[in-house]
Amino acid sequence: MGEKMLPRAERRRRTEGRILDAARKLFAEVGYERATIRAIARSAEVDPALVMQYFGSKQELFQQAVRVVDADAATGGDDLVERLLATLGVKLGEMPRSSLAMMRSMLTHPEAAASARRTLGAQIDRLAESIPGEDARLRAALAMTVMVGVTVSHRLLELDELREAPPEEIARLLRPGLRALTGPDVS
Amino acid sequence: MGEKMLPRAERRRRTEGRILDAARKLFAEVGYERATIRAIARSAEVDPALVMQYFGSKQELFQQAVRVVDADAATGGDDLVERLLATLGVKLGEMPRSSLAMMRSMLTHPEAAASARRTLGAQIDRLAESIPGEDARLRAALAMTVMVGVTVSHRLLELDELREAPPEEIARLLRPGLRALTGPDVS
DNA sequence: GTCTATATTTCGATAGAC
DNA sequence: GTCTATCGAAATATAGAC
Repeated sequence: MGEKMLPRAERRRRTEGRILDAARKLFAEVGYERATIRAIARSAEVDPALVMQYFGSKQELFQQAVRVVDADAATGGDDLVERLLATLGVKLGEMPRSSLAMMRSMLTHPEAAASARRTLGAQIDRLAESIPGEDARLRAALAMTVMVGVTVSHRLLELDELREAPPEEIARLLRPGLRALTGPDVS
Repeated sequence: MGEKMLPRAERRRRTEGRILDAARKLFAEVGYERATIRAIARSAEVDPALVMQYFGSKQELFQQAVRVVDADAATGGDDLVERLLATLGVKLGEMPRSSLAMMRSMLTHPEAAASARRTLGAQIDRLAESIPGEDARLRAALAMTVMVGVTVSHRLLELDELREAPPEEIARLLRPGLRALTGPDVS
C-alpha cells in the first residue's frame, strides 16, 4: 500500500463528511421532507444506498447533520445584547448551515422542532441568568424570539427589505429594543 | 321536496366548508407535506375522492384554505404599535387558522413562502407609510419581523415561556422595542 | 465495501360502478 | 353526485450480486 492510498477509515471519514455537507446544504435549502436521500447522494457524488449504509435512516442522517448547533453562542466577551446580535449572524453575513438546516424544518418536522426548542431553551436559560427581575425568563425568551424572527425573515424567507440592508444597520435598529428587553426596567 | 331537504347547491357549499375547515386545521398543525388529502377527508368525514372532485388538486385546496389572510390587520383606530400587537394575536389568544396554516408551511412549501412574502410585504408597505425617515421600510420590515418571531415561537414552536405568560405581559415587554422601531428617532 | 435491483409503502390522482 | 378500486409516481429501505 503506497502512501497515496488512504487508510479505509480515513476514506470513509471523508465520504461521510461529504454526505453530511450535502445533507446540511439540502436540508437548509428545502427542508426535511423535500430533501430526498437520492438528491443528497447525487450532490455528494455517492450512491444513494451508501447513505443508508452509513447512517441507517433519513432520520439518523438528519440528526447527525444538525448536530453541533449548541457549540456556538458561547463566545463571551461583549455584553449581552452585542453577543446576541453577533450570535445569530446579523452582523456577520454567515450562519452555520447546520443551524439553518434545523430552522428550515423546525415548523414541519417534529424532530427539528424538538431540536429547536432544546437549543432555544438552552439559550434562554443562559440569557436569563444575566437578566435581573422576576420576569427574567420571559424577557430572555422574547429576546430570543426577536432573533428567531430576524433569522427566519432574513435567511429563510429572504425578505427583500432585510437582504438589501447592511447588517450594521439592522443591528443598530434592533439594539434599543433588545436593550429594553434585557435591561432592568421598562416604561 | 320538503323544506327539510337542502338545495343541492347549499349542501355542496356546506360540504366544501367542512373540507376547508379540516384542511386549515391539518395544514396549520402539520404543514403542507404531512397533511394528506386522505387525512383531511377523514377529518371532514367525506370521501377522499370528493376532495379532489371539489378542488382539483392538493395545491388548489391549500390556496383556497389559506386565502383571506389579507382581510385582517386593517382594523384601524389605535396607534401603530397597538394595532401591531393586536393584529398578530398577541393580545387575543386567537389567530385565524388560515394564517397559521400559511405560516406553518412558509419555510418548506414554495407556494406558502410566496404567500407569506406577499402578505408581509403588504403589511410592511402599510406600516412604512406611518413611519417617518429614510429607513421607514427597513424599520417597518423589522417591526413585522418581530411579530413573525413572536408568532412562530408562540403559536408554532409553542415555547413554554411564551405559552405560560399572560398576553398583556408579552405586549407590555414588546411595546418599547416596537416604539423604538416605529418611532422617529433612535439612540 | 460498493452498487444494482427490487421490495414496500404511501401518496396524489383517475376511472368507472352505483 | 358519491364512493370503490386502482393507477402511476416517488420515496425509503433492503437484499444480494460483484
